[in-house]
Amino acid sequence: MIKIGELAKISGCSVETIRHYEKEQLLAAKLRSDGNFRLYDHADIERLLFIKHCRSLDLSLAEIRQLLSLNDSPMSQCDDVNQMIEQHIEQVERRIADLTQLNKQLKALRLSCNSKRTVEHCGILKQLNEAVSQTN
Amino acid sequence: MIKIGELAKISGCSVETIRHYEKEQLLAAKLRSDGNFRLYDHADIERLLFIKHCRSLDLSLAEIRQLLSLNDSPMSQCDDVNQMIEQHIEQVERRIADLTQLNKQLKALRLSCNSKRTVEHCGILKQLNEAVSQTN
DNA sequence: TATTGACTCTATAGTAACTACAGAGTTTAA
DNA sequence: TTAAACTCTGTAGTTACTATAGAGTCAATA
Repeated sequence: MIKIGELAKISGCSVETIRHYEKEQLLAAKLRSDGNFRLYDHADIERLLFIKHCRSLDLSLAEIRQLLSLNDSPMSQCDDVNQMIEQHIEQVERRIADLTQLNKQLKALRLSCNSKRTVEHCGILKQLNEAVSQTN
Repeated sequence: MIKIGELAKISGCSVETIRHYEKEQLLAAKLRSDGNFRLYDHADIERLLFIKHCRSLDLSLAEIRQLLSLNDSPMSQCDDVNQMIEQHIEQVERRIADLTQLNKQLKALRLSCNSKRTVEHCGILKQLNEAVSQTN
């Protein structure tokens, strides 16, 4: 059994993050030491690494909680997992499209200012202001 | 002079958002009515639309505050604006790259589960667990 | 004129996923 | 034994809002 500091080292999560996951019901220490320190075993390490991997895929804690509970009750349907991933993919793709559009606009903006001038004549600010007038 | 509700309608921002911007020092009503209602003029409308446009470019409120103060003091250097936009572009591009990578992983994950099975044999969960073991 | 409804005010709490304390207790090594 | 390092709980801060509560203001209607 290891204490929270060692789990943090092994997993690469911070101690605070681990405690946060406990509060969020993702990972609970089943045992405490005499001095009330959390004690973890190998299964806990795996569970935390699972969580970390899911987080690296940008899954929310709520989604991960769902995955973990599915994992814990093996009779549930695989479809549920599939559907969740599917939704997540859509969400990510929407975000990519948005950012790509954004990137274009920012680059156009950058072109409109050739430095060495005072803000008075700054093309970027001018453009931002003009966009405003048009919107209005 | 118009009240906050009308400004909200004109700008497409919510009343709460406008009050939030005031709290964040982006947009202050220079006048109040007898009954202590905020009063706005045309310059305020323009300023709010400017803010909104910047937000649509994903600039943070801190960045917008900076832009507005540059706009308010026309002797400052255009370079500052340029540099900020430059940094923002980099940030957006980094985020796009991350998400693209993420998208690949999610799609690979999706392929590993063919539904109609119980979670026990779900390829997605299996993969997530295996990834854990490898990381460890 | 009284009152209803729509509007506005301030202040506070909630969102997501942490991070960063404070103040206390525990363990370990010198 | 005492100091350093670790852990505990609980609370507040981060971002950009959103959503209340409880009170006050204003315009139109009965």
